[in-house]
Amino acid sequence: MGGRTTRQRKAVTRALAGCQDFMSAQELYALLVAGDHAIGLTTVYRALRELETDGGVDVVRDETGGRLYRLRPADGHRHYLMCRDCGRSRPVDSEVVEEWAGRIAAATGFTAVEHTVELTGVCADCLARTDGGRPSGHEGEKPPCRWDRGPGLQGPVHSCAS
Amino acid sequence: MGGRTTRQRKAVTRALAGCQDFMSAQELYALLVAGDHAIGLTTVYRALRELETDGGVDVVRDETGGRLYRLRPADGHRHYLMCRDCGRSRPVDSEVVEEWAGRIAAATGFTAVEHTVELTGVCADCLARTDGGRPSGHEGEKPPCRWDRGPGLQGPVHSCAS
DNA sequence: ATAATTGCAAAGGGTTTGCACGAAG
DNA sequence: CTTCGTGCAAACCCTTTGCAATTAT
Repeated sequence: MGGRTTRQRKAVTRALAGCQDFMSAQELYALLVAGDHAIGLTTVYRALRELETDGGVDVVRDETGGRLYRLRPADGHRHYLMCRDCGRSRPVDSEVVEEWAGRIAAATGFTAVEHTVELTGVCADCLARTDGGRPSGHEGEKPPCRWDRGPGLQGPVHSCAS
Repeated sequence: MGGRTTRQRKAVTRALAGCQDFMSAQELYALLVAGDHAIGLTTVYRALRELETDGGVDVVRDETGGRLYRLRPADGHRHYLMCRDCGRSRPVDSEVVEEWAGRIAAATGFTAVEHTVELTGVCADCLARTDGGRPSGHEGEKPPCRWDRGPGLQGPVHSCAS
């Protein structure tokens, strides 16, 4: 289950630990490489899949279906509310939903019931940044602050690759 | 918004109407072609995306991230519990979750909050069919009754393509 | 020593796009 | 007529796999 402790796997976990947001395999790869960590894209994919299997990460899918990973808190899996503009995510209290899922399972006779619950929206900051909602007329131009960190990695993300 | 009423679009909607389960674009395409409806795969993709935009279908993603479509009931969107073995799905009562999502939105200052809620499990039939769970030792062989309909389309699905 | 891990390059596979033809309004 | 829709083939792009070299234990 555990597997060997390699430089690469440590780097992936460390990168994840430094990010408070969900990251794709490609993003993590870019981050690592930019941070002078020699690693192959394939290895990143494999490390993440392993982490997923071992329950080390929470996973959501982007609009395209691609997987986004975030280190799972020590106290178990969480659900998140993610900003569609900037990509920042925060865990939300989801007891109600967990219970609901349990009730459904019991009521339907289904076993091994698993649930996927994802919330997305526009955070206050992004709403403000885009002129309060709809005016100005340049809808499609919302600069995704998630990528505002830049292709080169400034801001909070810096700590990911370090 | 509506678009033109073409033979192909009618066929796609009709195929969906005949299916009680979630179907992928490829599946619908296969169904239509097998049912003697001349149509291009591309067209199926486009028709489904349009339906999705117009809110005509509910969408979930399969394990690979691919989209699965199901005609949305007239009274609004629903959430579903789907069997991981046979693929059959049933709408579940999700008021609790809708309310929860609303509360989260209010509490966090996020706007335009959208939610994705999917439940999967193993239905009673499939559980029985696979020897009650784990014995017998041939784990990986669960015959997906979803595909039991066969590559050639027997059973309830027949009505899809008709 | 020995089996797991890495990483490149190539394969894979579902979805989208370019573009000329055809059909709807 | 004029615009929108269609469908083929090619392009995309993320992800996985084959396989020889490398590394942890």
